[in-house]
Formats: sequence, C-alpha cells, structure tokens
Amino acid sequence: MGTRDRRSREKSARREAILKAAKAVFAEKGVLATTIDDIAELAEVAKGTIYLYFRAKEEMFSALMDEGLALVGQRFSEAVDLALPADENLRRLCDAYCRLYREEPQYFKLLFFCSHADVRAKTCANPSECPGLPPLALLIQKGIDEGTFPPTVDPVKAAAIAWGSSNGIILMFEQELQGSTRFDLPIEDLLRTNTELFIRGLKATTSA
Amino acid sequence: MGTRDRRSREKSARREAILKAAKAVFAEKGVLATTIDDIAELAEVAKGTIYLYFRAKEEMFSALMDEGLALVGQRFSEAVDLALPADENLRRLCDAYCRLYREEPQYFKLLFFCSHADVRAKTCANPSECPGLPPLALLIQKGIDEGTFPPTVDPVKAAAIAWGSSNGIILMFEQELQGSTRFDLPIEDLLRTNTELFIRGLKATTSA
Amino acid sequence: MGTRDRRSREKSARREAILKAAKAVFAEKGVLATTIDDIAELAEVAKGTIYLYFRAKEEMFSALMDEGLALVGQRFSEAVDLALPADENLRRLCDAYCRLYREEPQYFKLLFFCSHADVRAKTCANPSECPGLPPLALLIQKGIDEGTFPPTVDPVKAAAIAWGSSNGIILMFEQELQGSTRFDLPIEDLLRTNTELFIRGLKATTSA
Amino acid sequence: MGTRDRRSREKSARREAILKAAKAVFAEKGVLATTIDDIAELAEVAKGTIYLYFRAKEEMFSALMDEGLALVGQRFSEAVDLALPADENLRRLCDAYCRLYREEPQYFKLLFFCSHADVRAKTCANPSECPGLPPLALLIQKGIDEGTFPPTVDPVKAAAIAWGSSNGIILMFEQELQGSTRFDLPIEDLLRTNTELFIRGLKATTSA
DNA sequence: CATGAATGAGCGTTCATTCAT
DNA sequence: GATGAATGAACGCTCATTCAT
Repeated sequence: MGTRDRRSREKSARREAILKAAKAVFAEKGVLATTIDDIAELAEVAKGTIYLYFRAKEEMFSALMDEGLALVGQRFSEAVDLALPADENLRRLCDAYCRLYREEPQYFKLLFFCSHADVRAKTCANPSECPGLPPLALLIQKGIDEGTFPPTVDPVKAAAIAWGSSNGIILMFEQELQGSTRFDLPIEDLLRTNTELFIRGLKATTSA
Repeated sequence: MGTRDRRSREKSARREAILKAAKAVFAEKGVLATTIDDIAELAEVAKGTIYLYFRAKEEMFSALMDEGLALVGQRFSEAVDLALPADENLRRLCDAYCRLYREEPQYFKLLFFCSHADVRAKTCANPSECPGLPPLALLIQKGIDEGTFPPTVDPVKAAAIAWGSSNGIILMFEQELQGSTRFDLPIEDLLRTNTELFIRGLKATTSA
Repeated sequence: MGTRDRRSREKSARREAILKAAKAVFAEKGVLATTIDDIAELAEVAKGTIYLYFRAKEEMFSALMDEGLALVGQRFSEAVDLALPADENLRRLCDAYCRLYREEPQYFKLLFFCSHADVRAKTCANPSECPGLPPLALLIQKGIDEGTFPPTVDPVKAAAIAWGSSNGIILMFEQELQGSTRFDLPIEDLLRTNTELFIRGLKATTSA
Repeated sequence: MGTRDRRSREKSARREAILKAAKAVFAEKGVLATTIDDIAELAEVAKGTIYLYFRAKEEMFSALMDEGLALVGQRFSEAVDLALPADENLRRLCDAYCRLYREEPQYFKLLFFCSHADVRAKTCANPSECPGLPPLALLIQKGIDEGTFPPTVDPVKAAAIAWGSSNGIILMFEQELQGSTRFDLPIEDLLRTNTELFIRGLKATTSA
C-alpha cells in the first residue's frame, strides 16, 4: 500500500518547505546574516530537522541557486518562438524575465548574492554559468542570419550586454531590495525601454 | 605651535590607513566575512585602535561608501565638457567610469555589496542616492534641448537605464570578482559598446 | 505452538546482533565517539529498534563488559588443569589469555576502555571485579601449598601483579590499537616471556 | 622597562593556569567528556579566553601529553646513577616512577587515555614514543654487559615488559581512578614487588 | 514489534567590543 | 592615544532519545 509513497511525498514536501523558508530568509537578510534558527523558525521545524535534509547552510543556498538558474533557463525556453523575428523574441525574453522577477523576486536576490564575495567566501557554489547568455547569443545570431540585425553585430558581446544591463537595472532599481523607493519608475518600464534601446541600437550598428 | 596640526594630521592619516585596509579586506572577503582582526592586521594597528576611529565595523563601511560615491561624483564632474554634444559627453562618462573602475575596483565591489541585504541587514548605511543618476539625467536633458536626442526621450528613465546597465555589466563580467574568467571580453569593450548601443538607441527613439 | 519460542529466539538473536555491532564500533572508535547511528547501521536495524533492547548506549557497553568478563572467567576455568603444577598452569593461563586476545581483541579494548574516566563518566557500569584475580590467586596459593613457590610469596599480591602486568603489556603493545607498529615483537612473545620471568621471579622469592 | 616582561610572564602564567585546569578536568572526566566550559570554569576565565592560548581542545591535550612525557623522561634521567649496578638502577627507576605517580597522578591518567581510541579518534596526537622504553633498554643492556644479567636476556623485550607491566599495574590498581577501592594493596608495594620479581626473573633467565 | 523522522539540548568555536595598563 | 588580553553572546552543527505510524 502507498505508505512508502506517502512517506516519500511528505519527505519531499518537508524539504521544499525548508527550502522555501530558507529562500525567504536568505533574500531578506542575506545568506551570511541568516541563522539556521531563522530558517527553522520560519519553516516551523526544529533546528535539527534541517540537518536531515541539508548537510549545511551552504547546501540550502546551492539548492536554491540551482532552482533559480533552472527556472530562468526554463522560462527563457518557453518564451522564445523561433517563427518570430529576433527583435520580437528579445521583447518576449524581456517580458518573461519581468514576469519571473515579479513572481519570484527572491530568486533574483539570491542570484545577485551569488555574485558576491560575502557569500562565495563561504560557499563552494560554483558560480554556474549565466543561464541567460547562451539563449540570448543564439537569438541574436539568428537575427543576424535573418537580416534583422546587421552582420557587424557581435552576438556574444551583445548577449553579454543584454544580460548584464537587464540584471543591473533590476539590481539598482528593485524597490523592496532597496528598502526605500529610490525611484518611482517600475522595473518593467525600465527593462522594456532598455530592450527597445538595445534593439534599436543593434539595428543601427555599423561596426561592432 | 603646530603641534595640534601635526597631531591632527597624524590622526587623520591613521584613520585613512585603517579605511584603506578595510577597503581592501571588505572587497576581498565581503563585509560580513571580514573580521576586525583582518583589518587591524592589514592596517598594522592594534585591534582596539580601530575603535578609537570607528564605532563599529559598519561605520567603516559607511565611510568607504561615502568616499566611493563622492569619487564617482567628482570623476563625473571632471569628465563632462558642456561645450561638447551630449552623446560625446556620454562617451566621456563611460570612459571615466571605466578608468575609475580600473583604478579603484575595490570601491565597485563595495558599491555592489552595498546594495545587498547581507550587508544592509547589519549596516545603518542609508543607501545614499546613486551619484550617477543626476548628472546623467541632466546630460540627456541637455542632449534633448540641443537636438542630439529626440524630445520623446525621458531623461530620467534613460539615465536610470544607463546607470543600471553599466553597473550590471561590471557586476556580471568583472573578472577578479567572479573568480574565474567567465568571459573573455574586457569590461571596457562591453561598456563602450553598451554606450554606443544606448546612444544609437536614444537617437532612434520615437516614443519613450 | 512454538511461536513464542521462535519469537523469543528471534528477539534474542536481534539483541545479539546489536551487541555485536556495538562491540565492533566501540572497539574501533571508542564508546563516547560512537553514535547510535553507527551501531544501527552496522547492525542493520533502525535506530529506534536499538531502544527496544537497550535503554541507552551505556547499557550496551555494560552488557558487553559483562560478556567479556564472563568470557575471561570461562576461558580461565577451562585452561586450568589442577593435576598440573602451578607454574605450568600459569603458562596455560597465559596461553589461554593470548588466544582469547587474538580471538576477541575487541573485548580487550572494551576492558581497557572500561577503566577510564572517559567512559565511566557517562556509564553507570560498576567496574565489576577483575575476573582474572581470584583464579590467579588460588592457583598461586596452590603452588605455595605444593611447594612450587616459596611460602614467602603473597598470593594475592602476586596475582595482582600477574594480572596487571599482562594487561599492561597488551595495552601498551597492541598493534592495531596503537595504529602504528610501535614495536615489532608480537604480543604473545612478550606475554610469555613475562610469564616466565614472573614464574622464575616467584620461585626465587625469599621475602615477599 | 619591564612592562613587556611582566606581560609576557602573565601570559605564560595564564596559559599554565588553563593547562592546569584542563589537566584536572581531563583526568577526572576524560578528554571527550570534558567541555570547554568545564575548563573555563575551573581556570576561572571566560570561555573565549581559552582560545587565545589554544586553538582547540585537542591542543590542550597534546600540550599536556608533551609535558607528561617530558616529565617521565626527565625523572628517569635523574634517577639513574650509572655507577650503580643495573638491578639497583631498575629499583631506582621504579621508585622514581612511583614518586612521579604520587606527585602527578593526573598525567598518568592522561598517558593512559592517550592510548585509547576514544581520544585518539579526535586527536591527531601522535602517540609519541613511550618515553620509558629507551632508558630501560639501555639500562638492561648495560646490566648484560656488566654481568648483572645473563647474555640470553633480550634487552628490548625486557624493557617492553618492564614498561608495560608497570603501567598495567598502575592502570588496574590505581585507587582514585577506579573509583572504589578494589584492592587494599598500595600501588607502590605492587610496583616494587613487580620490579623484584622482574629482576630475579632476568637474573635466572637461560633462554630469552 | 520495527521504523526512521523529528526533536532540542548541548558543545566547540568565533569575533565584535570593552577596558585596564 | 595606543594596546591587546579578556569577555561572553551567538552560531553552526551533532546526536541521544522519543513517538506516531
């Protein structure tokens, strides 16, 4: 009978609950400033229980990073429609990224934390490859092939710029993250305008 | 005579030495992971001495942030030549920022750390206004007034995009910070190309 | 019918399996450093099961001590042949002890562990009487009565010396226990020579 | 002026005080069962202070072992008078060891703890060479050379027996260590009689 | 009976901060 | 002013024990 199944499901659910709590606290206080007690309290489990599921605090962080990176990759895949022209797909990626950011802002905080010494100093987390670069580069290359962008565009460099600029805008103007409203323009507006500028810029490129 | 001056100068020099050490260690290990002992050792002062100059570790961080932000403001002022057209001034700002980044990469790490909960959770540091936004916005407004950019451009939004994208590119593709070379394009190249795309994008703007 | 017997036998077998596992792990890692998980894993039972048979880790240790002490007593009884002279019986005891040591080195480690605060601090284990002393003392007394040893020998003191010296030699020069070969002489050789010295010493005794 | 000297002396004294406390608690409760709080309380210092002098609990144990082993070596050196015959020197060593045992019984407990997995499992402590073996072997060799002992004696094996048996007797019949008086004969009496038996045994040796 | 997930007290260690000299 | 020894609160992690299934 399904006792083993139920057990397995419960175990999995508990793991998810702990990860969810960890994600929330990490995003709020930062990884280093987060204590196991914080996570345990929010997850409503005993401190020791956490160690049944994760060997160490860093393992929770790694697991969350993996989830977050996978999520970006997945949303990007879903967003692209190869029948459409490249510039349209860039807009779709921008929109997908905006939506992901609104749905899961905590992953974004983690993704940015990941880049910093504060965390990496204590995490073995290999800063896995940016999940956004390859699809962006492929897309821009396709745009060049199809004549949407001039052949002088360097697709890898352009992809790096698109990825870096989008994340920088989120990082700098994220409201919650910044505590106080430092800017009254919504992130979506900034990201979309940035995408438009980027597309127009690419189209007008003469020498890379 | 003059004793008070010398005293004052020495005191000031000591303070600077401590700040310099703190900057180096903060940039290398992150603020939270840095211990007072680390700073004291590098500054070659006793641990207790640090508390004669700063009430707490966070105060050192705040002071460094202020220095860094002031430095950006200063370099930006120096870089702009109001006799030149706006797009040219944007390029000059980009170059100035590149140079500052090469000269003082540690400030950049701090600026980015500053944005994160990890640090802010324990720092009273008010995330002082981005020092790059006002000059950028003024510059773009001037470009609109002088006809370099179309009037449909929103100068504040455009400034935010320029500032956010530049910092994001640095953050994402900074080599040392990332540990491993995740990308073989130099930051300068990316930042300049981004600036060109941005300028071309602005010029081609029809509706903001 | 017989179900109760089988149940009882199975229960007993399970208990023995746990004890056997505990003996192995205790001997390898020491009692305090052994975790219940270690024992459960080696015994191939669930952690909770152990508590059906033993109230606490210390109870397992006590049970093993009792087993070990009983074993020594039994082997000693079997080894003695009262028809032989006392010195010959001392040699037989030495041989029996050597054999037991080779067969069950783990008990020896436990016997020695038992003597130490590390374990007793957390064990209620009453350091039960040395099982070797009474038979040794009786044997030496018999040797005195039969003229093998001079009447100036104090049988209790001599027994204590025989027992203590043998165990000390094992403790000091046991190879596996010591990790590295600190000595290239086999334990058996040392114990037998010690016995010979002891016998000769006793025979040459004038005043105790 | 002597401020630095006094500082240095005070630091040294504090280190000794902590070691003394550690020695007492280790001997009473065993190394593993001893907590840093135990030591701190007995030494009347704050817990953190201990870490100014020792990197870890194991380092305290190592330091004490070194002290104890050095002490044995020193006492042995002092006890031997090469002008005397070997058997007399063996008696002097026995007496010196008895005295050391009465003066510093705690070192003995530590020396014995050292031999056990409980402690070694967590200590890197290389079970440094038995400090008693070399002088004993040399002494017995000298006795052979001078005709005190027959040439069939194996000095290394004999030394091992003397060292192992003495320590075994202490270990088995130490009163305090055992908690309850399991034996009413004083250790000194046992050790001396053991030495006499050993000497007589050696003298009567025909084949090693 | 057997299981193994959950618990939470406890421990070794770190480090920001204080203060006597 | 400068020092650095001392402090002790706090944290990550372990593990003996319990108990619902």
